[in-house]
Amino acid sequence: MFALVDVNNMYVSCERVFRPALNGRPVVVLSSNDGACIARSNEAKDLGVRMAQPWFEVRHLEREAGLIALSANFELYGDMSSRMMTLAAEFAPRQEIYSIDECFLDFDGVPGDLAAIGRDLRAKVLLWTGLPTSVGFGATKTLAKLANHVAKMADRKPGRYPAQYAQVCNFLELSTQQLGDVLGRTDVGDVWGIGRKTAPKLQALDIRSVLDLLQADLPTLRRQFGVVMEKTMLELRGTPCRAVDDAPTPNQQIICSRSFGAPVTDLPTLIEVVSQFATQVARKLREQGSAAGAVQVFITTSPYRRQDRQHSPSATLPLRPASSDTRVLVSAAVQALRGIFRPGFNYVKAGVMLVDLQQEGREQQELGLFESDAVPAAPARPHARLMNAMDELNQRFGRGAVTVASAARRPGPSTHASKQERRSPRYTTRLDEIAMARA
DNA sequence: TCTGGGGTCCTAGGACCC
DNA sequence: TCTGGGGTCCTAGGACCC
Repeated sequence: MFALVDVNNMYVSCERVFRPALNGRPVVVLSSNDGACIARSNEAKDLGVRMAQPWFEVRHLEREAGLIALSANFELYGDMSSRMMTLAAEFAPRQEIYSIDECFLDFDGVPGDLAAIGRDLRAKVLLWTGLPTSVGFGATKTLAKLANHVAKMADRKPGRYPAQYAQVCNFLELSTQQLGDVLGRTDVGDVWGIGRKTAPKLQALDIRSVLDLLQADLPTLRRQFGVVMEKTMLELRGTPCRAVDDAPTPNQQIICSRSFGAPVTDLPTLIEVVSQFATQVARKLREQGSAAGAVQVFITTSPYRRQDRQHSPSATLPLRPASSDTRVLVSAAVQALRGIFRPGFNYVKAGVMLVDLQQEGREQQELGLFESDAVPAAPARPHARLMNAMDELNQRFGRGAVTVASAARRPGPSTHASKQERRSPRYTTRLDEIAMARA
């Protein structure tokens, strides 16, 4: 028995908690560079705004339809997320936080009316955080996901599904006939794991609804689409292939990448940007207690600027031994950048990736033939103390309070910084931006 | 003029080994 | 002139997720 709890239109809903005037209005949240729409209210979806659609394509709706756009405020969303997750966790023995706005709950062995529990959960999260959620129940994670989708669509598009499925939908209490009816009305592309490439291929095979997929020949599809499809089909038939994972493992890679506010052509600016990105990933790396075995850097021109010559190089630099020292990571990243940079190109984006991650302190050591790895290595770690101090200072005085010199902002106006012209205050995490109640 | 960012898993193919 | 077969490991690329 699995549940999927999902915040409706998460980023927009977070903004609405603190600005109720946004309720009922078409609202989108824009990506870091105010470049594309990464969240849409139902009203914005009804206006035809697509996921990841460039802002310039829809900005005319500002005047024509009262569309409101906000810059993403991830600090706010992250904090709201952890409040919601904490509340949801109280309702089941096991929780897997799947993304910033979704968690799976494992209700195995929990007695009682699941749909009623789902409604309680939904009510509590709404009351305590102000965030509206949808809850789906099913015999597998894939079915719970699908039930959640039905709960959301039944709420949003009356008439498409029976009204009693809205907000909380429990597939486990449906008859075979009712479930068949629901799955027959649901597009195969709405299934978790079937994306934009696979859906059209399935349709070409005359598999259009989830019901069609359920009844299709498993070995044939397994041969054509691989093991992922096989698991999806088994899960749709009620055989669990994916468990709720409540002990998340550390990330295997850590990325920081961003497009610039304006094209960059010179090396010094790129060095500054890449140093800043490397500083960010280094901090995240230490947060999860890892060390990186390699640093990867990429810069890229814009494929949309057809008149520009294109250049999208990348380079990977191994680190021996693995490191979590900001200074080591920044200097490796800059060295990699110097190797790939070529003058005369309009670069619009850069990124730094840490890969080959290992647990800090367990770095692979090169041992001589007769050396023993049982020797109590535990080497003194002066760099660890320095990094610790740096992290604490930045925690207390704000990000960037202490940093390596190459990551410091150079004097003068910054042209490459991301645009963020419409960001709301970080109501819950910054004292000087806290929400005010008017007298 | 303006086009997101951060992840995971699987597969195919090459290098290498015996 | 004739030139194996089975296995592992690594990497790049693709598909997917939110």
